[in-house]
Amino acid sequence: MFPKLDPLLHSELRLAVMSILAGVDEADFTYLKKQTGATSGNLSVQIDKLTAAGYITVEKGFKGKMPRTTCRITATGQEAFGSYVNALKEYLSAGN
Amino acid sequence: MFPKLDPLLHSELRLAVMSILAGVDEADFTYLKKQTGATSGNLSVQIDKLTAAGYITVEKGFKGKMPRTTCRITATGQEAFGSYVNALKEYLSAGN
DNA sequence: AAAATTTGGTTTATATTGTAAACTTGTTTA
DNA sequence: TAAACAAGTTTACAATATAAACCAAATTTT
Repeated sequence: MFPKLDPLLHSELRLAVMSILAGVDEADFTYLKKQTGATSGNLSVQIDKLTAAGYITVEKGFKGKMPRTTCRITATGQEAFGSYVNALKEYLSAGN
Repeated sequence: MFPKLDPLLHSELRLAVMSILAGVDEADFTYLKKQTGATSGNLSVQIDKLTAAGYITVEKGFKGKMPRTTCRITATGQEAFGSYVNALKEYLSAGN
């Protein structure tokens, strides 16, 4: 009745990051930071976890002379996000 | 852009419990346990937290000679659940 | 041209949470 | 009456989330 929720996605910040990345081609660290309102540290850690899971990829480069970290969602990530959304719906549709 | 998710509800088991209670008049411990598949210990702890938050009420009585714990959602709980659902939608509607 | 500030992060430490395992109290069954 | 079961609770531990401290390079200020 209640499907298991992917613990990697069932986290406020990681979910927000995935939600953003699911809708755009790519997004860099500072953009994600602004949109989510997260601290750098927290964001850094959560990006690592999503990367380790293969849900996103991270590319480090430079924009002019400043470092720049660009994130993209992977096909695996898109799929996991989709499944998570579907699973959640089971929880939210109480009594209807 | 991304609203804060009520941490009390953003928990797999507590969300399942609230989801059940939102749809019925009342439910007892063993019913909740069966429906969620949770262990007794975990369920007991999470029910305490929901109770402490005023999201549900617990009534202890007997069914014949066996103890019986009945749970109900409160108005506060209904409202919190509704807000949580709305907040989550902001996260899930990525890119659309 | 030093010194201070900002940018773009990472690492580390701590507080909070979730969960399982062990325990309790009483009941039914063999 | 001893063993097994029901309905929980308590406790202890492992995993998580988050903030705080830190770092290096670039930029701005004095």
